[in-house]
Amino acid sequence: MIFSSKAEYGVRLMIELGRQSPLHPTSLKAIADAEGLPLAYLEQVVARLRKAGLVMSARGAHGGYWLSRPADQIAMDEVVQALEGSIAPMECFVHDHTERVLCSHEPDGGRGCATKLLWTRVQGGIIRSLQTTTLAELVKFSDRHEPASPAVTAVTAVTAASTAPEPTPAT
Amino acid sequence: MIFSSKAEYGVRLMIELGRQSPLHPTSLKAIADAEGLPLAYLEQVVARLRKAGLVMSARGAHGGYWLSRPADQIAMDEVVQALEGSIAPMECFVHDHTERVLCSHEPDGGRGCATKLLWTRVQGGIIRSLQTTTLAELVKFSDRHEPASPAVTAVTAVTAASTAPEPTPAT
DNA sequence: GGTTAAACCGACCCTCCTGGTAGGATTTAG
DNA sequence: CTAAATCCTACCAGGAGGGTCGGTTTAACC
Repeated sequence: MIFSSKAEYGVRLMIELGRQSPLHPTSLKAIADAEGLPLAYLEQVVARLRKAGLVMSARGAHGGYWLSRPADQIAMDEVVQALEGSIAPMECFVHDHTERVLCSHEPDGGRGCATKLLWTRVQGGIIRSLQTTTLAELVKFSDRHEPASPAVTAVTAVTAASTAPEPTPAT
Repeated sequence: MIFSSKAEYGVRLMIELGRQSPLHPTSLKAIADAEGLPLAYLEQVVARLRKAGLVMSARGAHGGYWLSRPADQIAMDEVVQALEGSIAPMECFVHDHTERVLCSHEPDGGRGCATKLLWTRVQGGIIRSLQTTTLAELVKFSDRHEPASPAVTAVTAVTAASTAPEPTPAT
């Protein structure tokens, strides 16, 4: 498989956040329930998104997560990269400095192996397709196909934007 | 990682066959030695290529393998597909009929999940980049950069990846 | 202030796949 | 007949993927 379940879960999580109002945080529990995903595992996933600056969080009661930017300004290559660590078609692509066994005949000389040409093109194809897809597109798509989403509405409505942690919707 | 070492080894094997005259078979041993790969493992790899009809073989002494078609008529998506089994960005793409846990919320209803839209695009990007690369290209590329090949200057070696029609985004 | 809901953190575990080996059986040129 | 090769099946070790658990901190509400 090309991408791990972290990518799947993380993208779903981002979509779910994109469906919510950015004015109040959404708890992981709500997302886990809505998507049928294990909460404890989602914590790990969302941690990557947070470290990448894609989501922000508020701790404590009525805390949760929200997108740090409007969904139409989030390209999916950023998201997937954050979740997967790197978008590398082959082992030797991960770090330029740590050439591994697979590229055994590469470091010994300046020439690049022919396979690298191939993997470079593939990587380009992947990244381009991710770059040209925004989170907003996916959110819109999921809206069109969602029969109904009663999922997350209950928990959050209380304090609304009173002390909401400033999602900074500038622009 | 996106592709396994089977893909790397198999592509190298195909390139090596492409460099040889198709008139006489090339033994796996020769390829294993040339590329520094374990022979026993290459057997498994080449078996996939043979079953896919990409290479043909002759048993017995002086046996070996050769391309079943000219290298310029072999697109790399066929090769990679044969080696990897399928080019699927996510679990649920492998077989349409065996939807797995990851797509838990998909089978229940006609709607497709939004992530599937994303993975479909990614898959398209990958396959397109593979389809537009022929084995002959890689053979030619490896010829230009092979120090062992006579009468070719090594001057252009490093930047030659720029001959790829695909831009190579930084990671 | 206490309770409760949440993020946060790190260690742990288990299964499956990958990469690779071992040992043979079969074919065929010389 | 023998050597060189393909072919085939089983096996194995390690690591990563997917997931759990327990606990600590933070903050809102009563």
